[in-house]
Parts: sequence; C-alpha cells; structure tokens
Amino acid sequence: MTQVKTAKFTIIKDHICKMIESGEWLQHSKVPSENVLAEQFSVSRMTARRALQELTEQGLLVRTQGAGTFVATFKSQSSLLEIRNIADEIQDRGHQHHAQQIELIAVDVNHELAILLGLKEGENVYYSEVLHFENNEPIQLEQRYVNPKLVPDYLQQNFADITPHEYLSSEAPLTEATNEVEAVLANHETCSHLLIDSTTPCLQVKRRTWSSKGVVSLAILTAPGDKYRLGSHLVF
Amino acid sequence: MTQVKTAKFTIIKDHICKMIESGEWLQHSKVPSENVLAEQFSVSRMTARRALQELTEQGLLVRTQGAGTFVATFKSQSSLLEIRNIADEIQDRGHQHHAQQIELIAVDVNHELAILLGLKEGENVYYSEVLHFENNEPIQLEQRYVNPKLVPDYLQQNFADITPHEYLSSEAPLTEATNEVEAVLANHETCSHLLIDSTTPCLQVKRRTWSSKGVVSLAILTAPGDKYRLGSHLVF
DNA sequence: TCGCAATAGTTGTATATACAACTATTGACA
DNA sequence: TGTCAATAGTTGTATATACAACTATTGCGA
Repeated sequence: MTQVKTAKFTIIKDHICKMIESGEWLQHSKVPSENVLAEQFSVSRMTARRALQELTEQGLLVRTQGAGTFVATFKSQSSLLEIRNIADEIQDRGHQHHAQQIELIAVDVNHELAILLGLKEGENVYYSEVLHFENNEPIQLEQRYVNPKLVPDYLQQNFADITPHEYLSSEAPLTEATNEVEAVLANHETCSHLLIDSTTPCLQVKRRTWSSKGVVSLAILTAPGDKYRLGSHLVF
Repeated sequence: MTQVKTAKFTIIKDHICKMIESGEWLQHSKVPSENVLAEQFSVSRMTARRALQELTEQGLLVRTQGAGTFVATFKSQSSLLEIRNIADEIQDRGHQHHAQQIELIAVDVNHELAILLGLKEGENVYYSEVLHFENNEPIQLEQRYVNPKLVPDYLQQNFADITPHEYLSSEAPLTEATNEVEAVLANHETCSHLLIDSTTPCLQVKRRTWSSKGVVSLAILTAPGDKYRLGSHLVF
C-alpha cells in the first residue's frame, strides 16, 4: 500500500470542485481571489493561481483580469465528440480488423473536387479507396483524395506502394482539420462494397486536412449506422 | 494602430511551432530542454517551461519527467467534434428558430429505460418531447427523460411549467456526459413530427448526463440527415 | 560480460517577489 | 447631482531559487 503524496494545488482544486458541486458556490458567484486562497491554504500565490488556472482550462471557472474569478455557467461548456480511427475502435471492442485497398490511382479533379481541395480543375490528385473489415464483415469505406504537392517527397516517388497508414502519417502535425458528420444514404457503389442495400442509413464523415500551404487531403468515411457509431465520455 | 506587446512565452511557442511545421523537428525528436530554451531566449526557466507546457496541452508535444520533451505523433491527437445546441446552430445560420413543446408527462420506466437511467423498473421519470423549427420547418425532435430525484426542488414542484431550457440549466455544472451519435431510420411517430418519410436517414444523438449521485437525464435528439449535420473546425 | 550503484540531466512542485494591466469602487471637485 | 481622477483589489507576466521525482547513461566491480 503505497501512500501517494497529493500536490498542494490539487487539494485546492478539489476543494473548489466540492464547493461548486455541493451548490455552495452558485453560477456566476465570485470565487476567492488568488491571494485569499493562498492565505487560506497556507501556500504561495502562484500555487493557488495554478489551481484556479487549471479549473479555468477545464471550463469550470471564468477569469477576468482586474475583476476576479467566477463560477462558469453550464452554457459556456460545449459537448465534444471524439472521432476515433476505426481500426483502434474495432480493436478496443476485441474484434478482428483488417483493411483492403480497393483502388489507388491518380485522377484529374472535377469541378466539385477542385473547390473542396482548393485546386484548379484538371489538376492531379491521388485517389484511394480502402475497405475496413470487422471480423471479415465490411464496416467502413474510406475514400481519400490527396494533394500530391503537399505530400512528402519520399511518398510521391513510390506512390503505388503507399499504405493508408502512410497517408495519415504524411500529414504534418501542424495542421487544421474541418470535420462534418452527416447521415446519408450511400450510393450504389458504396452499398455494394459494404454489402448493404440502398435504404440503409449511413454515418458519413468528411474531413478536410489543411497545412499552412493549403488543403492536404479530403477523406470521406462511410459506415452503416447499425454497425458503427461515434461516442464519447466526458467530464465537465 | 496600436502595437500589441507579445508575451515572451508566446514568442517561444511560435518558434517551436515553426520548427515543427517546417519539418526541422520531426516526430519523436527531442525538443530543447527547459534550461536550454531559457538560455537561448534569455528568459527564466519558468517562462520557457510555460511555453512547453501549453504546447503539450495543445497536443503538439509530449513530456516525460526525467526524460525530456518530444514532438508528438499525429496519432496521439484525436479529432473532436462539437455538438452544439440546435438553437444556437440555427441562429448562426441566420435563420429563425422556435421550439414547440409536444408532450410533457410523468411516466413509469420500462425495462430498457431502467437500464439506461440506472433506475428500477416502475420508477417515475419526467418525459418531454420538444420539436424544433428552422424557418417554420421541423428540424429536430428532442425527447428527454429526467430523473426527478436529481432535479432541484423548485423544478419538481411546478413540473408542468418546466421549459426545455430549465431542464438544461437544472443540470449541475459538475457532471459527466456520455454521447452517442448514430445514423438511424426514425420510427413512425418521429417521422410524422419531422414531416419526413420512413426512408430518410437521420442523425440521432443519445446523451446521458450524470452527476455524482447518478444518471440525471437521457436526451435523444433526432434530425433528418439532409437538414442537420455536426461540424467542427480544429487546429491541432 | 553482466549487474548494479552512482550520477548527470530533465521535468514536477513550490515559494517569494516584482511589476504590468485591467476593473470597479471611492471620493473629491465642479 | 454628475464627472472624472485616484485608488484598492485582482489577474497576467516574469524572474530567481530550491528541492523532489524520475530517466537514462556512465562506469565500477564482480
């Protein structure tokens, strides 16, 4: 039985949490200042400050320079959903996962794609289709358009051998992404890949990834609604 | 033209970001230690530390006590989707929103609900149905089950007058929530509310909210896939 | 060569201090 | 009474310092 020493600032955080949870400190009410907390708990101001700061980052408190620290309103908190890699998702369920490359070609972008990728019509992109399986049952179709200009050189040179995983890791860590989740009916081709009929509702995630130089890739993930769902568990 | 003074730690952050973005510092590679950065930028260790710490919170770096600070892998970053209140969503699109209470009754929980809400079969919950409109067109059906034991007293006493908004604000700030997003076909009743036919794919969000004392509420939001989508724009 | 203790280096926690930047109140003056 | 400057209080930034906790390497001894 090892005794874990608790850091001082976490003691203060716990105290504040309890006061809010118990209803003693209501929404919008003022929280003791850094100096007051420091004296109350016999710590330095910087330690008390850290407790307030971390709770602010968690969205529990709101701070205004010069005015003070206040208990946040419920409304100021947003709900976040985590979109996980389907391979990890399947693995966590204890099932078998494998992926099959169906298509991997270079294509000219049409008008619609040009807009989505920020390219000119007729320019060249890499297009790939990868089908994911859970216990040998098709579960997600992944369609991906990649801007070849923004992919590292070593991937461009032997394009035919790029695995889906390399696509992902080719995206630099400093990127932005736009995600959109929709419920749709899949087109005929997608249906045949996923072994579903055209009335099955599907979850579709469209993700565009940007680097500082432009749109890197557009990924379209389609999965039958009864087999895949997005989930999250959050603590406010 | 006011000159905004930039804090020292943001200068260091920007520098580190640039090194990663330009590819000079690759994934997994070691970042200069707090002491080295402090000397390089002629600041105190605590200032350099703050830069590293904030970038770690943003998921750009990974730190290990005793070992050092390293550039994070793309994989260690997760994609988050924001689920917004539909009223706010509609307002941001510049459209008209209004909500209509269809049903508001106390019901006994059946077996399925009992499991979802952590109650015993036959216990009492509040059930409400609220239909949301965008430009007078039905866009989302909100079904909500609320555990009356965990709702503040003042809401219990005049239950018939509770508005949907009060439901939300009755949830204490210190809660957990489990979200699940699915693509489904709506049942007959929901279809008639939303004026859609039974083949229209719908986005369905199931949200369970917990406080420290148990499950507070279960909310089921259903919206036609062609009218509503979840979206996000993130910067990693 | 193997095992292990010592050690240098790194991050984590905590304190004391100083000044800057901002807010809200107080109080004097017109 | 109304306006505005002074002021007290609060958060934001920055420094210097000390020690704790942990990691990985170095090098000694068997």
